[in-house]
Amino acid sequence: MPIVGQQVRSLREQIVDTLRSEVLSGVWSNDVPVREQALAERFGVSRGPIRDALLQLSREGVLVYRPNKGVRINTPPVESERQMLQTMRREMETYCLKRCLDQLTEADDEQLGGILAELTRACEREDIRAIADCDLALHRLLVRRASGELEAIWQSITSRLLMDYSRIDRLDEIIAEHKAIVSAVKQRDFEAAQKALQENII
Amino acid sequence: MPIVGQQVRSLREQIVDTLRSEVLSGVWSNDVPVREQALAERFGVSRGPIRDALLQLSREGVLVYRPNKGVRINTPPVESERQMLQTMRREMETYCLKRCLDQLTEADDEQLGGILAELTRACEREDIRAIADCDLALHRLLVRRASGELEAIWQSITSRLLMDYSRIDRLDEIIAEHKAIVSAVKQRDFEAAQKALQENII
DNA sequence: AGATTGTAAATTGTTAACAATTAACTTGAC
DNA sequence: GTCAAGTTAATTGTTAACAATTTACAATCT
Repeated sequence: MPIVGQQVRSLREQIVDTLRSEVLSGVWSNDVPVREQALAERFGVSRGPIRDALLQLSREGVLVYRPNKGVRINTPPVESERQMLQTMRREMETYCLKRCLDQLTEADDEQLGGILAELTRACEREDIRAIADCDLALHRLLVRRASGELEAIWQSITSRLLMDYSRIDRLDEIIAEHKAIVSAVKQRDFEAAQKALQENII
Repeated sequence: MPIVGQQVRSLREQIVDTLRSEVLSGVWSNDVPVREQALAERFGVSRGPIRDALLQLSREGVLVYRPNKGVRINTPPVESERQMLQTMRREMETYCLKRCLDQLTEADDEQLGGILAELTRACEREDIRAIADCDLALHRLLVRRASGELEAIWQSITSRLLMDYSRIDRLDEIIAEHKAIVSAVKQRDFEAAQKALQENII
């Protein structure tokens, strides 16, 4: 799955990406506790990198860490908190869009198109996991191109918002909205792209 | 320094707090590389917890992590990015203020007063490090009381904003602004407290 | 039976040694 | 003298063993 062009990712980052994707797409049960040893065996590494990954996902709001008791899956934010986070996400993505739009390359356009195609296929086969991955990858690309610095904050906000990904049933809307974003971005039309972004982040 | 009432903090968190405080108050030089072994000896622990702390501070934007090359002190955000982060910080703290104001206890009021007193003393002796610590502690208290979930995001935003703490020369303004915040909060006056917060976050 | 204490197993936290990678230095050719 | 390749040292990445803590379970007492 060629989501986003990427240099060498460390072991920890690979594990983080995999686990985040699984939690956000609802693969994990809330009741079953997360055990470091089990994950270590699954990924074929020792507990060290696993621990790093779990700590990072805890800072990110996907998991909750309690000293000497390991981690569990976090609960979604309350409604008022959710709205505030949405406002922040819109603010941040609007800024990133404005900042990256002129300096996007044709390679970036191609990548956006690729993600969009992948998203479409994922919707057709109703693959929740792939849909969420593509959705995130598309927005993440714009954030990265604007500022690698902001990616961590963006991810923390977005992960929390996705802790209940209830829109997943409106598959046609998801495709249409992202088509609108990619189309406007490819035309370097800031106003249209911003409008499309705002309508997507709800 | 009784900054904020706190349960047991893990080794990693203690190290993170210490290192963050030092970097943000300008104690460290940008040129000198950060070595895990040296820090481990200083804190009297092994490299494990040090590594955890450095990774967290990298996610937070205080340090920059490069695989196999360790970490270095981050550079301040560019001006436009800074403004956007300020907007997000205002949005978040306003929300937290609204959410926590009714449920603050007398103990919280006392703690706010204590931090304010400590801040005043720190300004009198022009102790940059203590000033930054108290400044953060005061805002952090309001964030925590609203939602422990948001603290990590708030810290990431605020740490980046403080990477160039250039206001540190306006000591009298710092005291006055925080007095206004604490005063309004103690009176449970949301409008006044919000106004004071907005004027402090510049 | 229900509560309580003691014991064993399981789990996380920390450490130190080892592997892999990078940086610094030396040597040699031109 | 300068550049290059090779070698050594320093540093980070990973692992496995050990320590500390928590949980689960059984035995005991009321």
